[in-house]
Amino acid sequence: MKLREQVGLNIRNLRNSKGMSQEQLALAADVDRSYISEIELAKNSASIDILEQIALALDVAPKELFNERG
Amino acid sequence: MKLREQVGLNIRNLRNSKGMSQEQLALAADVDRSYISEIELAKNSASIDILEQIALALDVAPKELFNERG
DNA sequence: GCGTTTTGTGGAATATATTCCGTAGAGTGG
DNA sequence: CCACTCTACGGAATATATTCCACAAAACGC
Repeated sequence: MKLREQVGLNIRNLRNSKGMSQEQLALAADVDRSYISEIELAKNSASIDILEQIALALDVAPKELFNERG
Repeated sequence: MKLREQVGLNIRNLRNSKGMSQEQLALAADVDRSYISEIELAKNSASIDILEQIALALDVAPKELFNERG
């Protein structure tokens, strides 16, 4: 499994576990709503800066986005 | 400290601890040598795919690149 | 000091990320 | 059924990453 797929799953799981919609996460992380969808589906290779913003919005340490077999 | 700065430091430390030059890492990770330099110096915001390749070349789990206060 | 290796940095070209806006489909509750 | 929320997806525009090549500066051993 590619890393970006794992990261996408982790973001989706964390977001759902916090009861947030993609739009709420997008707002909190200051990234585009449709782009959150693409990241979760691993349709692109997001950058460190974007991942940092998402981790902050999800209130988790950035490294948690990279947990394997999540 | 910005996440990309922490990642840059971690990559540099891991690379040095394995006695690799930037060029050796660049070859092993299949990314441009000068780009390795820029990543270590946090001059850009590298993508997941690139970081995955670098982690693989350094023989560490990707999440180790995101350890804080490294 | 000299040669070698390593690293930082530059510009230019290309690829890709990221935004923005709009639309369609699925699911939910009234 | 209707209104609403959520998500996937489209194209176009812009920003940025990534490559490639070349050069200069620093570090290192001899």
